[in-house]
Amino acid sequence: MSAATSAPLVDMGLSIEKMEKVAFILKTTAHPTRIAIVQLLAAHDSLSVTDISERLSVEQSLLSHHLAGMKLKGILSSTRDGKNIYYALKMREVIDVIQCLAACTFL
Amino acid sequence: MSAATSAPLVDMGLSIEKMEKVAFILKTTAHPTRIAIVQLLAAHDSLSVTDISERLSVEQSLLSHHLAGMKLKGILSSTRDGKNIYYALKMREVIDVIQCLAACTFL
DNA sequence: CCAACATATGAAGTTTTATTCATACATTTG
DNA sequence: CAAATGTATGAATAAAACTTCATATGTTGG
Repeated sequence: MSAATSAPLVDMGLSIEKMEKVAFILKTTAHPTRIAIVQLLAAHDSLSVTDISERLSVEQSLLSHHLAGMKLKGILSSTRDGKNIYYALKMREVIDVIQCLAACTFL
Repeated sequence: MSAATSAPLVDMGLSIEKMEKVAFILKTTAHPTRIAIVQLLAAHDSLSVTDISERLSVEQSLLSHHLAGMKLKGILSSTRDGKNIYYALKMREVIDVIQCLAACTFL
């Protein structure tokens, strides 16, 4: 969380602060499992941890860590309903980000 | 480079392979300095290492490492002209990716 | 209340990335 | 060709991120 955190580099559209925020979100998304989570929640409104875990065949604890991180960074939200906790996509912009790159034919 | 690299998780638009590629590009972009580089090259066609180094006030060697990585991953291209090496944005899609997130008012 | 289920958390270990520093390589100029 | 300039590279370290595992917490049904 510190780097070019002190230089001019102005003159572009984005401020240093904004670049750091963008980098932060990108980093939070930059992982196959997390991209899969976004894809899943882009199509489902909300899913329980078990749902996601089964669909992606990712172990519960690991998934929880991913979900917690994404929630912490504002990408997801969660609500409990009985024993289950349902996660939903809060920052829907990340869908576009992924779509944008996914559309690259050369990938 | 290995994770959910072996599960079903199909049914979404993106294949596992594609998700990994997208994650790969996102990871390569997810850094304030590299975002600044993209911004700069989005507005300039091509710039020498010294140009970039001065504008972003990032030390030469460190910058070189960033540039090399981005080039390796196909985001940038470079050509030598005399003493200088000019870098340019090859994968222009990353501009949109950044713009997309940068547009988020809540960031 | 207890057992069972769903999810979270935290520590430890491992792997990746970032940064620095010293130095090497390439090109031009005098 | 030597010196100067511009850039790359590699080793070493530091810092993050990822994964696993053991265990804790919350919730419901009996």
